[in-house]
Amino acid sequence: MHTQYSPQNIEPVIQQRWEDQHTFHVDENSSQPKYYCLSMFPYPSGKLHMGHVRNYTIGDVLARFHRLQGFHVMQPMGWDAFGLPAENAAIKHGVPPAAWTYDNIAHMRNQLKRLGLSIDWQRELATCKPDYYRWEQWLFTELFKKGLIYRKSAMVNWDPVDHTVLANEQVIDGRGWRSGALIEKREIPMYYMRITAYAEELLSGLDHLPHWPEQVKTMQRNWIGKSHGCEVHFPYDSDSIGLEGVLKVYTTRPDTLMGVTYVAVAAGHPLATHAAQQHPQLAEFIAACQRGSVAEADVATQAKLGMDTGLFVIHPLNGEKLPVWVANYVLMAYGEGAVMAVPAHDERDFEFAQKYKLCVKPVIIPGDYQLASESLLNDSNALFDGLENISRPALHGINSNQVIDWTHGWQSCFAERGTLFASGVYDGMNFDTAFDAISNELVVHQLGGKRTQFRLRDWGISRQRYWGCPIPIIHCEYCGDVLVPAQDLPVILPEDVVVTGAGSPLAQSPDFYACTCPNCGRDARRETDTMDTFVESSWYYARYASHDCGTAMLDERAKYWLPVDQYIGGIEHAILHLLYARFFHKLMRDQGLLHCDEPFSRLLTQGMVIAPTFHREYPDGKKDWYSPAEIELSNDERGRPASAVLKADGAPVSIGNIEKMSKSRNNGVDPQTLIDQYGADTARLFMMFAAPPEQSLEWSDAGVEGAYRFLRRLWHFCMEHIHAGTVTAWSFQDGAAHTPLSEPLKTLRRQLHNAIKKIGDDYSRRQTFNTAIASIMELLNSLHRLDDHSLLARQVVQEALEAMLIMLSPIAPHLCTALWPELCPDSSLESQCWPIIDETALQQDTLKLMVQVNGKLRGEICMDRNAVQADIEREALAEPSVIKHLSGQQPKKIIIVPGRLVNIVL
RNA sequence: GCCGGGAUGGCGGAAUUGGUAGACGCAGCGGACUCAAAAUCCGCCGCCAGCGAUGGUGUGGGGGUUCGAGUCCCCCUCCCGGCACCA
Repeated sequence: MHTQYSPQNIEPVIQQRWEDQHTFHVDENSSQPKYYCLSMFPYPSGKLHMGHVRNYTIGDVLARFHRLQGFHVMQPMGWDAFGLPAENAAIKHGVPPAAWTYDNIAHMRNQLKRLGLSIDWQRELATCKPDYYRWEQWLFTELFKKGLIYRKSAMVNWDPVDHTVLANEQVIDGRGWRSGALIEKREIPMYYMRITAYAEELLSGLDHLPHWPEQVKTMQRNWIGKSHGCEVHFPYDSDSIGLEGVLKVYTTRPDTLMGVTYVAVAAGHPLATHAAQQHPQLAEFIAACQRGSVAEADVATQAKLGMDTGLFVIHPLNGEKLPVWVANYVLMAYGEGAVMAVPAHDERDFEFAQKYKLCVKPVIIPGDYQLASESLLNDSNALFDGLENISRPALHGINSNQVIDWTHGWQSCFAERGTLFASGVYDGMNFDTAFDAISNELVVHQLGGKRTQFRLRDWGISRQRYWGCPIPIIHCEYCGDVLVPAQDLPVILPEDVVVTGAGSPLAQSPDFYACTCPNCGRDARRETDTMDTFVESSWYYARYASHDCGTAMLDERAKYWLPVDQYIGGIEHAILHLLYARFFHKLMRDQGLLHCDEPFSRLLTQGMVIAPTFHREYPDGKKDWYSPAEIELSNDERGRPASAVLKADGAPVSIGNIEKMSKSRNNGVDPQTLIDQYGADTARLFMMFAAPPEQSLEWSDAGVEGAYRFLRRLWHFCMEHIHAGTVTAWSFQDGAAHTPLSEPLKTLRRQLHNAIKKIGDDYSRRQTFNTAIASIMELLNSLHRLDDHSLLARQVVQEALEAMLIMLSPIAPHLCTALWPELCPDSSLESQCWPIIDETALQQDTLKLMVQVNGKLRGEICMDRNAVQADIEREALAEPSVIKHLSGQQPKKIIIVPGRLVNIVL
């Protein structure tokens, strides 16, 4: 064995042995409890980036730790192989998406293997292969039969120059990323999955996931957005509208109904379309609203604009005529596409009313306020006509002297629940009473009533793209939408196409779309849309269990392995991917394929690895993004990046935000250099040491030397110990007969067994690997300081080194595997289990207590473990620095925190 | 805009249940070894004042609760993620 630590020599040998001996292959026959450890599979973008290294190292650490704990561990890997970047690469470099994807997979698989992950590679899958996606198509047909998939139209980003639908990501400042054309919203037909049918279960299921991060559950709850409110119908004013009917709105604040001063509808609302027929200016405004991207973030941040339709509706309770406005902040996709506006009690409505001089009518007195005087109560019954006239009513704080009214701009308390006034028979009611009374009254008039609403919308899965799973539908002029029969599946995606970026290649390939109707046999047209790639990633975790099953989507093995015991992936997937996967799990369960209700028992959401971005912007709005590797940075005097130039041409580039490493921003850092230079163990150790897994991490390779130095120090210390001759570890389980240990050896053993306890907790409950590593480093520092070469001391060192190698092996498996047989001849690390804690080694006879005076640290005392309160107080008061700070005063109180500190209060 | 997070020395981070702020590591400084350098080993290292003993101050900013706050509460600033067609 080498005296020098040489990862380049040992790592490939050990990896080859794992591969030859199928060390990590698992089946379903084991007496040990199963542990399914899964990391989110990667998109094969071309190269691994640091986010991948972090994700897969965390997964591997947990997998290896659980093997040491006696679990039967399955850790698979695969490829989320469909998606937009393959088409982008095809447009840019002329390579077919399939070839590009398979090349990337081959390269990234090698990179993953070089990291030494304990993966069962026989289960590898790629979602772009027909033997994977055929089952997705099969499930689609089953769900379609059940009515869980249906067709309706949806708004998309339309590029009028390239005649193509763009992803939100491809719309930059309202323009197409390639053409630079102004983007329009356009309505096209799509297939939808009825996720709302499972909204209630997806919500309540979160309460049964105790090992999911609270923040993820909160985000999903808010996303599903269950709310209790009222549907309110505003009858049409037939004089202005010329039609009979009602305008439906949904509100969570029926208590403010008497404060409604106008209603606002989305630009796509039928009433808006109706009004625009007589109103060219309005038609122009609606057209303007149709420009720009469909992304909610864009819609919600644009300036609030609106226009009066000239139409009126009737207030359902007091009969007043209310103007109908078209507003760009009302979303057609949410609720009824129309809102009742209560400017006095809703911030957005208030802002809109201010801008367009609409009435503000306060009807709620917030909890901490009362009306400033009785007389104002009567005056306030009038509608305030525009902002100038809303000086009343004024509110007076109950617990403060603050007087506020609506002329001073928006106050957040206006949106709070409170007591109704200026609301006729409802005056004086609180929120709950008013809610019931008003909704009952609406029911009586058949103009609405209580309703529970979800924010969650059905999932549109059609994509007008090539590189995805074909939707198994045939459109027949006579039979309508016909499912592709099971025996004709899979509908295979042709791999030899030319991608231009203008329109879908499938819609231009008669070889693909020309077919006959399975029902009537006449000529028909195959659906050319493909599925959202989130569909593939919603069920891959289950397919790993039945990876080679050719007769069904899943088999009995899935029931053995599922649910996934530990799922690890980026926090950016907190909502969409994790919600869709939970949804699919329930769909597969209801199809009889699975027994459990949730796919992932425990979830670790890894923080993102972020890095600076560099780009150049062109006059037409297009941007080129450059990799950090192509950039030369110069720093200012404080060491912050000041300017950047492209190495290739020496000309400046703009420094952008620090963002998650991604293909689209081109700011990923390739870990290959790190692995080539220092080895996989150092790369893994450094990644785990840099920060706890859940925290986001700005990439920097400063400190990687330190990780390497530690492994080398450990190697050398072991080698020196081994060369001095073989000893057996000091074992507390041998029973009595031990020579008593010296104080330094006792201290060392106390530190060791405290560390075993702490590191076990760090790996399992806390999942903080940085602190586990720090503890092992501290142990090595202590071993270095130990100046005792007696046999007894060498036995204690042997005990410590064995435990340290086992405890470090999940993080640096190659080094530990290589050293183990040297340290313990005729034995292998693979057959070891987690070290056992010697409780007697943890005992301490004396304890150090910190002494504070008025909460400030003034000294410390050493006390016997069993010291009583009076002894501690006496000892603390006798401390010289305490006497000094008491300066003769009598303490008022002495607080003792057992085993920690004494606080003397003056 | 809405939802969810985050902010601690020059840097990454630690402090697990309200109880010694800065573990562990990086960088830096000083020393040993060396012809020299690298590597290695030993020591110092929040900021201010002081020769020192020591004292003051300090966890993004402002307020509060408490004997005691990085940790709990209220307000604010900046940064990161998500917002349904990036994955």
